[in-house]
Amino acid sequence: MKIASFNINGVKARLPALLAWLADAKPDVAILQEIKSVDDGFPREPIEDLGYTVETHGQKGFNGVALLSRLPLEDISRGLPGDETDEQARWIEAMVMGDVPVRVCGLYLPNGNPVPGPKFDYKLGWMERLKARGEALLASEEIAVMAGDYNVIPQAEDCADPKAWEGDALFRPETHAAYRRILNLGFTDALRAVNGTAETYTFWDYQAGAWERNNGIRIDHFLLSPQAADRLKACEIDAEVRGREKPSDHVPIWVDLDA
DNA sequence: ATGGTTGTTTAACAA
Repeated sequence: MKIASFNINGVKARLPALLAWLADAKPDVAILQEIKSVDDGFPREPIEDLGYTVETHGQKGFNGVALLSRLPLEDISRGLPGDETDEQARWIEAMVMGDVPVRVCGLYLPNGNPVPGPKFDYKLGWMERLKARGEALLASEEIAVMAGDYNVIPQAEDCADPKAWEGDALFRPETHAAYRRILNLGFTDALRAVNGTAETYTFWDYQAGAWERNNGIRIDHFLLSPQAADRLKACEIDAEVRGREKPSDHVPIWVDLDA
């Protein structure tokens, strides 16, 4: 089962690029972030025409996540548990019914800048709730993945210029500690499991020629439960997508599971 | 070098 994650930075602006990538990469499941659309505004039909079921959790203007699947979905749920007052659309999950059922969770973790301030507090609170959801998933012993735009640069080797990120919400010590607490529950960072510490990024800013200079960061991650990690066959980043016409500032990352 | 770009929505905000 090939599962991909792609922060598309606006589904309306990205639709041609999204359709071209789907037709080319052919993931069984695609998790999208930053659809920046309400559910009713999401262009379902051209995606359904490629054979995908479409489930969205949208919001006006910003945020918004979606699940696209060529396999049946069950037990779909929207919104990260743990705070009834949280209005932001950053989480969608479902059971993907392939030969073996796989729990797929798509997430768009808050950016958190500027630091300090309410946005950083919201980020850290959201990460605590993510940890709680992760604990429950591990207790279920399901084949489970939590994937998406984490807005976390895990370590210095995950960015081209670590000095430039000092103090940023994506690289703060508090952010690193919260991310490690989640990993240390027993999740596997799929990309690092297959390629060690090789330099590899998932985001290049639109500004200052970041792509041309390979001034990137690795912030889109697949975290796997032990049952999913045991079935990991491949994890790759489709970096060349960043060089295409009218690209997102993120590129797709995907895993292939023996499932 | 304290800039620069893009998307959503129309003056900012978010990233």
